[in-house]
Amino acid sequence: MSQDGAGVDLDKSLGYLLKEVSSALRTAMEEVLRPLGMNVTRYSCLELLAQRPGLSNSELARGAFVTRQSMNVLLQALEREGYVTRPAEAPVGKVLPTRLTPLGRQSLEKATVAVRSVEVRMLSGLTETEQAGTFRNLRRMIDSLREGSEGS
Amino acid sequence: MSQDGAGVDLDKSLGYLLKEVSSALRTAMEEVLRPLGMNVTRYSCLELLAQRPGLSNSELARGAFVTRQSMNVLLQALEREGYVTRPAEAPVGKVLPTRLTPLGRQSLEKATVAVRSVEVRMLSGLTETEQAGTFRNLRRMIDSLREGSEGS
DNA sequence: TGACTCATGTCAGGATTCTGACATAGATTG
DNA sequence: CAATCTATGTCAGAATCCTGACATGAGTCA
Repeated sequence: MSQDGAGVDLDKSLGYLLKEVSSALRTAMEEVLRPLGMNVTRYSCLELLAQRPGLSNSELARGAFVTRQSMNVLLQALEREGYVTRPAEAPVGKVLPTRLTPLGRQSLEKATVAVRSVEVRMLSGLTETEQAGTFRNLRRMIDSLREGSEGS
Repeated sequence: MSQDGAGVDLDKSLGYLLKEVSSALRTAMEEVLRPLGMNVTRYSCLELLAQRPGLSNSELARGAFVTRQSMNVLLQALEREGYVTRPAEAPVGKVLPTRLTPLGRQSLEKATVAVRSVEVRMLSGLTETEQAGTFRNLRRMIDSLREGSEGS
């Protein structure tokens, strides 16, 4: 049924290909994360906290590409399960700095191994130079997209 | 608050960058599509039908990276609004081949212009050679990811 | 021919996410 | 110092999407 006969235009669209890669990567990550009782958003949140301790809810949301509201319910779950801690009262302003607990750090380690294996597999067909070039080009694309629609 | 001081590891992850580009691209597309009363999934569906007329619900779902169920409700809406047509009964098997109406084709044309402008902007900082190289590398990544987790 | 497998369309239910809105704290500006 | 603006955390509601399940039709194979 899936005859990719005529070379259609979508096959030449970088935007479509980007979505394809992103989708495949997410699927692969979910697969290796599921046995660990984790998903991509959870992992992203933990990884962000490991690299930048004390991040606020809003900052975590931006880093994981979800809304503040969604990240908040995730953080409540992570806090309830003992993976992260937040002070009961904001030390300054309304920002509640979040930190990983030893349990959270331990859980993240396993997940990081799994995720890294996926990324290694994804890049297995590319040389170091090709990886660097792709990285640079993707970064340029982001910059071009952002400068086009500056909100304020 | 957003001090990107220490060069953290996420800044070097191609997977994270991929998600960043994909997110920025989707946001940009939604922005230019909204004034036309359309969204990315709708556009993807119409574009797929323009390039491969007669596609089934399941095939459209795979092409737009959603489930059959989600695509079905979208198709019902598109059919109700007169953008696509489906035979009342399946000519063969259970597959209902979907086709664009003149109205659907007309609506797609405007959307295509808008979307293409976004893609052009995204690629404005890259030479033809760099675009081709990125395309080739992304395709390799997909292949590597897929061969890792072959279902059956 | 009959059993088996696979894919499709569809229904119901639940889970997840987002949009909209509010009060509050800090920064900015006159 | 007072007014304004921006950003944060949070609440409620709605919209979206997915998971699970079912019956049906086509292809395969003994």
